[in-house]
Parts: sequence; C-alpha cells; structure tokens
Amino acid sequence: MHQKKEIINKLRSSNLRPTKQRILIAKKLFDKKETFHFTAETLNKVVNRKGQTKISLATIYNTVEAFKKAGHIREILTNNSKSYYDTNIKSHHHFYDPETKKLTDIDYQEVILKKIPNPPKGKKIKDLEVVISLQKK
Amino acid sequence: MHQKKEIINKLRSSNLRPTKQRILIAKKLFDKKETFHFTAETLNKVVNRKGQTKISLATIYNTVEAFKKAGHIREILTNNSKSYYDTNIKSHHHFYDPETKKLTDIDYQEVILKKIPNPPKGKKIKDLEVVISLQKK
DNA sequence: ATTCTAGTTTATAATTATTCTAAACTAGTA
DNA sequence: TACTAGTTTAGAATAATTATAAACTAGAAT
Repeated sequence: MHQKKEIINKLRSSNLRPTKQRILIAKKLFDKKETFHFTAETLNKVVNRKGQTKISLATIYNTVEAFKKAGHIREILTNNSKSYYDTNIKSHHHFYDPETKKLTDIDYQEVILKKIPNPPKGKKIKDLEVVISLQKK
Repeated sequence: MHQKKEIINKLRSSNLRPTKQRILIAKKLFDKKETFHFTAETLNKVVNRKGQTKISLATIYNTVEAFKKAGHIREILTNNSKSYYDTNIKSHHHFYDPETKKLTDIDYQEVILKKIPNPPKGKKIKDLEVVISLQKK
C-alpha cells in the first residue's frame, strides 16, 4: 500500500526530512487498512516491539507533534489525561467508552447537524467534533 | 441564592459530609449567576484568595472528584492537558478556542442534531457533546 | 455533654504524561 | 568530502494529578 517512496514524499511535502525514525513511525501509522487511534505510549509500544530498532520516546513525541502540525494525524477530544491521536484526518466523530477508554470512529455521514450556532465575532469554525460517551445498557 | 442550608442538603443528598471545606467550595462553585468553567488550578485560586481560610490543593482535587461523581459538576472535553469542569450539568455544548484555551457555553437549543448513530451493542448513550473549535477569521 | 469512629483534610511524596536541554548524529547540499 | 541545519537521544525538568499516612472532625452512640 504505502511504499517507502510514498512515505518519503509525504514527509518531504510537509518539510519533514525523511529520517529513518520518521519513516518507520509513518509506516506503522499509515500502513493500516483501518483508522488507528493511539497515544504516545501505545505508539511507542508498536514502534519498539522487541527486536526492532529502538526509537527514543522523545522522538515519538517529536514526530507525533510534527505529524500533527503537518495535518497527517489529528488530536481527538477526550477527558482522559493522555493525548489521543487519530490517523483518520477527515472530519468525523467518535464514540468514547469511559470504561475501556476506547474510541471508535463514527463516520461523518452518521451525524447530521441541522443547526449550529454562529461563531463569536472575529472567529471562524475550525472544526466541529461530536463525542458520544457510552455506558452499559 | 444558595444559602448554607441548601448547600448542606445538596451535599448530604449525595452522601458527602458537609465539611467546612466542601461548603466553602460549593459556595464558590454554585453561588454564581453564570455557568462556571474551571480547572483544579483556577478553583484553587478562587477558593484561596488572600485572607480566606486555606484549603489544601489535595482537598480541591478530592472535592472536585467527589462533586463530579455526585453529578454536581461535569467534566468537559478538550485536548488540553488539564481537566476542565463545568457547573452547568445540563447537556450542552462548547466553543473551544485553542489560542486562549477558553471555553464558552453553547446553549443546548443552539445545536440541533438531525441524525445520530446507534450505539454499539450492549451500550447506550450516556452523553453527547459537540465541541466547536475556533480559529481567527 | 463526652466518647468514639469512620470519613475527611492535609502536607508531602510519588506518579504520570509531556516537554526541555544540550550533546551526538545524519541527510542532503556545496 | 566536508559542512551545516535539522534531527535524535538520554536524561533532567516540569506540570498535573494521585497516593500516603498522620492529624483532625462530624455526627452517632453512650
């Protein structure tokens, strides 16, 4: 799917030097069929599975921040103490289960808004996110 | 508006012993005309303004947690590293300005949803929150 | 009223997530 | 091949929050 070349282009196009660490992290993030929800901690685990080349935690954080700024990943709203990120950068929504702390994507078309308020003066809407918290039935 | 008696009843009704600390914090939180958005830090400042009896930060955290569990306050979704709380416990929505990190209430009626997805099996919807992030025009 | 006890408060230590620092390293140009 | 700006790294620093355990107190029992 995502060959090394594509990944390198993606990095270059956002002014990120394609280092071996960034390429490896990008592979792990974007070489998935499905949307990937992660925290710095989980990404660190995935990237540094036994035997693989070691990438420092600082680089994990740096890269996540760089990818976020470049718009390759998005930060998700939760009321958890960790930051959650999503490889799905299309505007979409989430179910959040406070029990398991798991997020699930809700496709954009699954939520239709009939009315939204005007933003305050001097501001425009950057993003609109719906979070549906769940509980046991 | 909220006399001491009412506050004491509110505390008792949720099995919280009405201590002098809890009463004072409750006054600061609920004795307002408007909705109050706060973090542990801001609440600590409000409660411990010069001259007032000192309430420890640990108690601020304990009390916020207790009030949240009791349903007297709600935690708000943001992607900020601090936890934000709201004395408005009615279902409602927010504008979030990442620049100033300020939240503004959006009245419930200002957002109308035409379609929302079914929750996953075994789960029901606990809460639905819309967050509209802002940026400079 | 006095005593008792479980619940609460407190200062402080510990923990967790994240950011900073500054030295070592490397991609890519000259 | 050498250079330089960008990047990585280990580890220290910081920020927010939670845990600990000793002292205190509300309110029931005596």
